[in-house]
Amino acid sequence: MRALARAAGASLSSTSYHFGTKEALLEAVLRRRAEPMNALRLLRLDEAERSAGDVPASIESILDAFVRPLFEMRAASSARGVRPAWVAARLFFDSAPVVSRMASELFRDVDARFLAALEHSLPRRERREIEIAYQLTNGLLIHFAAGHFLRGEFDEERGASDEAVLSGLLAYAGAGLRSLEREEGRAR
Amino acid sequence: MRALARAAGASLSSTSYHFGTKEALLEAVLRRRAEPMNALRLLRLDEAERSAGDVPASIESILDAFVRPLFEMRAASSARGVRPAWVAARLFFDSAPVVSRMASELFRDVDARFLAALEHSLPRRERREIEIAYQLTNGLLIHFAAGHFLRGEFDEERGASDEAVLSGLLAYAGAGLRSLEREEGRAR
DNA sequence: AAGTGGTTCATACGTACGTTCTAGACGGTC
DNA sequence: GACCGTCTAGAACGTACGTATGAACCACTT
Repeated sequence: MRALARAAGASLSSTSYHFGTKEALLEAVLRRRAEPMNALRLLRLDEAERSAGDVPASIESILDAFVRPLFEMRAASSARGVRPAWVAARLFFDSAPVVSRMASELFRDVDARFLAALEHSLPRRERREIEIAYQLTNGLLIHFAAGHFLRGEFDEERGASDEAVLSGLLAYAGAGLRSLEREEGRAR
Repeated sequence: MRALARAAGASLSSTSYHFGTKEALLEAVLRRRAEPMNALRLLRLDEAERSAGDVPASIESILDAFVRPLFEMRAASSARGVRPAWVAARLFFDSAPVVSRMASELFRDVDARFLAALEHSLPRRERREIEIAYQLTNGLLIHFAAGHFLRGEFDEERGASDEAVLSGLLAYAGAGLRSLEREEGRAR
């Protein structure tokens, strides 16, 4: 809290005044980033489904709606020298009940909407399998958000790297999700 | 440190005596889990390459050698009520330099060996693309190790769930890696 | 029996942290 | 010009943490 106050050019007590507790400040920070991103995701998913017409949206378009907003917001804030996604990724792995409660609340709508879209596009598969694949895609995204690519090696050429990683991630996750529609039975 | 000492039935000072600092204890814990797992991974990769004969090992067999040891060790320690992989996953997202230094040291050999194997099996692709796909696979595994499946919903039926997640993960990552050999150019 | 090296323990120390308290500064309204 | 809600600043409090210290203990040798 002292470091945050100092970085904000304010005094330590101001944090208590404006946010109350450290936990509330954390929630405000996460909310400020997660809510616009998730709103953008839902918007893009709506567009994808609308432009698909009567047939279900393609896996690729659903995936794009899910993934691209994070990259865009990351690029925007990264230009200002901030990396909020890192904090989010870090917190995803926190065991504190308050964090998991916040995560499940912040992402409830997105989870539900995208799971429904995937279920619609993959009518052959069971709900459970789709949930697993969805969570795996989330894992890819979190891993990227944490900047965890070859243990910091990419850090200096981040601008170019983000593009390569985005296309790599889209290809990887697209194939991963598409694997659900190709096989008949459960994977070996 | 106090909580660890209490859980171990020892006194606080014993931790200092045996490990020195907290950091050294952390390193010992991680090393104890990571080194056997990585040794097993390398062994399995050797077997896969040996049984493949003259042609490169298949993507699936490389992936299996990479993924399955974590599941096996996780299942073994999970039966005793321990979840060391959770700690590892948590630490992967820590920014402390000591943690990233340890991670890069503990996984250097495995990274090098598996990247070489993938490069051998995917001669068409550039090194960079393979590195990205490898890191994405790592992300999937870390995400799983953290037990992050639908935000705790799977926790009660872990035994059955691990099987489903393992097969889902193998299918997903297998397709993701295989996508590198199907396309000619870079992904859209 | 005394000594010795290795090990355990209770306690203390210094520091860092989140929060609280109290006084004061600023800007608008009567 | 006094009044008041909003906001900020500095200092203090209580607690938790990692580590250091010194005394006790135990098995074993001589």
